[in-house]
Amino acid sequence: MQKSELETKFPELLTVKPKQDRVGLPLLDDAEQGKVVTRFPPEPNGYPHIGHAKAAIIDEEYARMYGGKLIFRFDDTNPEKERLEYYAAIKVGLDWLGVKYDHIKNTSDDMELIYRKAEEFIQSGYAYVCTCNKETISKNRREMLSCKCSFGDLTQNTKRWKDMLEKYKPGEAIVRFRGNMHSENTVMRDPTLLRIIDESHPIHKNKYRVWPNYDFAVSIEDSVDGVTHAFRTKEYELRNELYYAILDKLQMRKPRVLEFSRLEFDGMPVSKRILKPLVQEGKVSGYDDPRLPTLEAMRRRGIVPEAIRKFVLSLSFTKSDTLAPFETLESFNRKIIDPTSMRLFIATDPVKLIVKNNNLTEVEISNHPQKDMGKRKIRIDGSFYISGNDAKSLKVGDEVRLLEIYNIKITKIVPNIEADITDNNFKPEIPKIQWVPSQDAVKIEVLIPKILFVNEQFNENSLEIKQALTEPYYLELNVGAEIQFVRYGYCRKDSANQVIYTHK
RNA sequence: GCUCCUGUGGUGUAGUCCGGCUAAGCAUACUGCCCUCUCAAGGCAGUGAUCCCGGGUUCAAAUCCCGGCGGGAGCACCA
Repeated sequence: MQKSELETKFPELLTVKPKQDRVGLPLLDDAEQGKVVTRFPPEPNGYPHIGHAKAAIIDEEYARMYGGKLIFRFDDTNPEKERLEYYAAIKVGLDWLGVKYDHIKNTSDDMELIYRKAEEFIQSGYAYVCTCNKETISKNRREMLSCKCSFGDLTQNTKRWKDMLEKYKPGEAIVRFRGNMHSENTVMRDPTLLRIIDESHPIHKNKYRVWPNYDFAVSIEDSVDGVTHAFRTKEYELRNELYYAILDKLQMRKPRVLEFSRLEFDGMPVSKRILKPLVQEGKVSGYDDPRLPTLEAMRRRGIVPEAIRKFVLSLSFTKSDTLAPFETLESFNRKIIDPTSMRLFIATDPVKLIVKNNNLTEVEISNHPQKDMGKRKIRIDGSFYISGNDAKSLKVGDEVRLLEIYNIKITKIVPNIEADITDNNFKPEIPKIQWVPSQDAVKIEVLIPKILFVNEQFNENSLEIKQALTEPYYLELNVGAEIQFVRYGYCRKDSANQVIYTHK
């Protein structure tokens, strides 16, 4: 009412610029069409998972949105953790996701550059070589104390740097950023820039033994790679100050750094610390076990890349902590695979059903209710299997329809379920159940992935295996085919006698 | 403990920077109807949010200010 009063008296006060509904990710600051460069910088230290997918998709979407470029860069500066197979696995995962990058590189290929920058840092006095032991350093950082090394002069630092490259053993010396030991931000209390690692690098073997740490490598790489907008997860937020400080001292161009929340599903941890033991102890079958949030596992399970992309974008670009809803992913996936999933009948926990007066020998059924995916013929002899679940609810006298064939009336439940055909007319009101012909039934197992962890505890029942029978047509399908078992759910054919339950 | 981030229906988000158009849009979940020889997909409708709480500023606040509270993260020679 106050508003209406305003409208009549001072309409000019109410003219606001139009708010438009935004489509896709939020706009970026300082983003020029055609000039945006983003980067996806995984460390090749494990198999790619949903978290990688989120990062890569966001990186790519922004590059696309602004007609810019995406750089795919392996941040491989810790030979202790990296392995060749992980480089490959991550690349495979990215390709599967359909993320297209404009350039691929390894941070480790820029070691000469990184060394030059390190020397520049030392020469200009912005960094020093510290030979204190780990405990002292950590104690000093906590107590805001500088150590003796930080007062060392240029000659000392130059000499020590040389010794790091040649003599010192791992742990004996590190290059530290001259930050501020009194900073509220603990990251700034003279953080490590480079350290010695003697381990052989998967690509460069023993060529280098002084390796940059994350902050040093990333800031330099992002800058020289021409990255304009660098996205990383929230836990790096406190490192922004360091990132900018490094580039500042080096007088290098500064990208914009933005953070987003990590993506993890409830009860589906992504961390190597948790996953590795599961694989080693055989609690899961491998990194492609369908219960896992790895890309390989999702692929096996029947989740398609387009669904992951839609899902990730539906989460938007935010810093708020989210417990991602797996059911939303499933819903996107279902809509995508439904039009191409062939329909088949399945009987889980099968129970026999005899139709006494069967008069058919064969029936032809469409492979899909809407799309033309052809038809299949099924031989019939009056002996069927139906799913245990359906069997349980049957009583003598019940009338049900065996889908696509005829209506039957139950005449006997024990010892076997028996029935008579009543008629052939489709009756909307009676229950309709699927069946499998017993003479040609194909035995399969259905792997049903459930939540892996319940309250931080490994769920011993996280994988249910159901025995089932299906139609012979199953045998003609390729491994990898997505099937919708009518009235049961979507499954992906994983092998000749095994399917994985995708979702309902 | 210190520092930083975050808080919109069951869930995920839009809107928050630049206060009014919308007492809150979309998706998902749920319910019902239509379609359908599936409990799928598709169509339609509905349920569901005092926008964490308490103050303040203002004609007007989810949006601005102050103070609480809840949740998360960082405090490595890992990224």
